Amino acid sequence: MAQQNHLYLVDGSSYIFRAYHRLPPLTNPEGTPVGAVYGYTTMLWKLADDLHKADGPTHMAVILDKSSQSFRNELYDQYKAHRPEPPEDLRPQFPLIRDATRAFSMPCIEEDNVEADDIIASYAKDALAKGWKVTIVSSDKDLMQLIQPGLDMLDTMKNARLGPEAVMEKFGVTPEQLGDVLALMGDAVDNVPGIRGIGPKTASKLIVEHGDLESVLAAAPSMKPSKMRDSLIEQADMARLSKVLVTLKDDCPLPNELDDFLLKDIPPEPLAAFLTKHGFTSLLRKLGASGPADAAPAPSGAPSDAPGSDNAITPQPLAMPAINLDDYVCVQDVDALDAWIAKARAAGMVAVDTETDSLDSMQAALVGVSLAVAPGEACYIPLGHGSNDMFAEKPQQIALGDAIARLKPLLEDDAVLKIGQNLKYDLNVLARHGVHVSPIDDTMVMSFNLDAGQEFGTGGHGMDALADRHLGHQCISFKSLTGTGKKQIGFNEVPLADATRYAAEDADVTLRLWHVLRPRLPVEGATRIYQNVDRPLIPVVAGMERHGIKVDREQLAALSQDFATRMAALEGEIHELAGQSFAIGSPKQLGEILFDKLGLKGGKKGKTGAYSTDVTVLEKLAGEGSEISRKVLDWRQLSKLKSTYTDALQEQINPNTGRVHTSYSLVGAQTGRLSSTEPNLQNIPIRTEIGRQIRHAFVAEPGNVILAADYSQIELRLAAHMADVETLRDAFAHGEDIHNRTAQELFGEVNRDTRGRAKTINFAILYGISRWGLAGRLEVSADEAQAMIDTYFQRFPGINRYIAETLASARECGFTETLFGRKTHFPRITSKNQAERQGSERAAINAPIQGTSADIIKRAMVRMNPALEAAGLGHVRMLLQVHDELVFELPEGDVEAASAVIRSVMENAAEPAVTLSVPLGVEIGTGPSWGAAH
DNA sequence: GCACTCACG
DNA sequence: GACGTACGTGAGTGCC
Repeated sequence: MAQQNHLYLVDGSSYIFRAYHRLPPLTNPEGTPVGAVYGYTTMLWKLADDLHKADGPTHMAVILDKSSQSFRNELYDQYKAHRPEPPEDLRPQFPLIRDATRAFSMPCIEEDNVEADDIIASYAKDALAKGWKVTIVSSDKDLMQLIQPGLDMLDTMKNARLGPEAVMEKFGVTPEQLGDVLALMGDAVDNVPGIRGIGPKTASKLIVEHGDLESVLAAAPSMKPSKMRDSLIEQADMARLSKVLVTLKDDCPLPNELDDFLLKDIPPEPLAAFLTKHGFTSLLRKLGASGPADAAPAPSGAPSDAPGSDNAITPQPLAMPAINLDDYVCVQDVDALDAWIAKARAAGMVAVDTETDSLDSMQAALVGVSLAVAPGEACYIPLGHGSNDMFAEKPQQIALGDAIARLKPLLEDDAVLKIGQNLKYDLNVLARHGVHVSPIDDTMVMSFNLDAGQEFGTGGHGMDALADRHLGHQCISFKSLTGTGKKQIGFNEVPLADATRYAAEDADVTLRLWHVLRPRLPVEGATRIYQNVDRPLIPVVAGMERHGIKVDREQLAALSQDFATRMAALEGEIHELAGQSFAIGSPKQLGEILFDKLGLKGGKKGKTGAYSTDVTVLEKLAGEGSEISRKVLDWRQLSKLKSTYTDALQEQINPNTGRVHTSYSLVGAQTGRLSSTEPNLQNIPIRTEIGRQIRHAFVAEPGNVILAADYSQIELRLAAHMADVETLRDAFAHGEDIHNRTAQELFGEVNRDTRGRAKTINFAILYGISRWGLAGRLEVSADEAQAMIDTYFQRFPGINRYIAETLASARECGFTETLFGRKTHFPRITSKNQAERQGSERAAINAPIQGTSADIIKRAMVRMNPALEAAGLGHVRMLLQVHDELVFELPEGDVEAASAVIRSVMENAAEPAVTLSVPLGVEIGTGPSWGAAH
């Protein structure tokens, strides 16, 4: 039986614009920009992949816009009149789209005086009349009018098929009614007028209510008096004109027969030549392995960029059996264990999870290991179970050493992928038993690379949330086994039957999550950041955590003592001034003392109605001569330093290693930064002299020194590059003080005051400026702040454009991207709530800059140990990361050699994926302590 | 568990 | 006309 013909019509012109905004500015070996061409090429590849598949294309053609002139211009001379010129680095890519299409040996259709949309509509009509199926590859809303039985749309970027329900979801109407909605709302980009004051929501409401455009216009006079009613009456003809403009013309003369579009196997030679010419090496390799028409799905992402490499394994779509806890096996002898290890080797992949008696991977004792070799096929290997009652009988289990000896070759086998959820934890536990797990995949990090910023019902990238979100499965809760509070028991005390169900479920769920998340990476453009940055970072960060940093306990204790004495003295003086005793640490009591009892001026704030007593308020009062406010400020500083640092850090010293081991979260900060907990070593004081003493307690071992390497002004440099601000780029290229230069540009003179203001404004720009916010910081009026912002935009014109483009793209796509392809989602950027929306806008302006900076230092971290080893400096240890700073410990004699390597790795960390137009500066200092190294 | 405050980049 | 104002974090304290 002959297969039904299925015609794919690719809307090439609209795709290239979207690809341009989503992909990094790649250039080919000749220096021509090809980022959008690359995106276009991967899209064609993906489409060609579906040839021979059920419901895949049998016929395919690419339709391009040849000219912007059409019958619509004769009807309405303003049509598409205000289209901005395409960006400079996009224009040379248009002709390359044709080359790319020809490289795939596919037809490329373009006609004078006809728009691509009309050609698409005409071919679609022709094909449907012949009983073919049609898929339009586009996400253009005008084309959605064509959706009907037998015709759907495909959004390759979101990998979504769009049918009538997509129109209903977006516009609330059927595809047949969509033209009427578009006619009412108009289109700013194409300059279709519509009716002023009517947007998508109102337009769709009117059409749903009245059925079609003419009925709406006819009903207008009888509507209740309003601005909208008047507009409908006055501008009825504009709406009718708009209807004609948005209606697709489906009877254009067609240059080809449908049969010309038959899709054959793609000859490799022209394609190879094209890929070579433009340096698309990763696709070229895929082509070498197998042609696109019969290959496995090709991962998208940039041309090859060390470090990192693809997995050998690509998951196939999998029908997964339902989760059944009774299927899990408890492995209690070595023969059974060997059988599971053999299964894992045969599968080439295994999900691994360790069970321990503590959340602290540096102190946790291994209690058991679970493995999953296929969805539904999982086991638990108890290793440390047994009641704390030493006389009670312990369950039968394999001796820990025997199990480790058997598992180690599997866990270190290059040919078997180990999959984990937050694998960094397990890496640390197993490393303490001499096992160095590799290669790895981590479902938590995958989820973060795909969905950072996305708001789901249950937040986060933890396993329970992911299982619920992607598998619709509720995991057994840890607490239901161990209880909570005083009665909580260790996992080693949980009965084996329960422990098996819980632990094996974790491994099973992890493996299932991998089957859901792993295929999304290439489709959603997350492969680059995952494979080149975040995945290789996992073992690096694990190593830093295990190594820890030495802290001088006596020094901290002495500081605590000193702080306590000074606080006691201040406390007495404060109570004296207040005329009574009270808890200085209670903002509520302090506010009442200051404002009610002593009658100082200041306002209520916050929803609780309590007085604000934060540092800005107290500084102001102190400036006005309030002695008690000054003393409270001093007391607060000491209190903070003592409780958060000098006391708490002593308790964090690991009794076995004598060092402090922080835990970094790779998924903690939406922008891609790391975060640090237990203890947080990313907020150790430095800004005040008294706080800086705490840094002096972070010391090197005898004979060693601490080396601190900081990126200098990295975010401003990245802003200068990303917004393409020539003045700022020049200043960085010439090593100028950037705040001085800004002060010169803004105020015409450089002194302490103008430099300070310039610095504030520079940061304000990075954070998404508002005149109110800047006014507050600079203590000027909003109008004056606005004037400074205007001057800034005028002197640094690229900034304005960067902000506008970033926001436009964030609104359209729902996310922002860093130079290295890291996405952060901003679902609230279209919120109706102004404060919420504006908050998202500021965050969206900041995220690409902060995130790119995070990408760069992460790339440096991944390369650091291999580079040091290659230089014979394998004993240099990277200990800490503080966003733009790396801290090392090394023998005194190696400082010079190590500094050169560290500087080079950090300064060149963006290459070769991205070439920055500003140099990255790195400042290095050394000393016996972290404090001394600055 | 939340609000407030404050340490860092 | 009111809203609520710089981005990203984690931890300790008071209080309900």
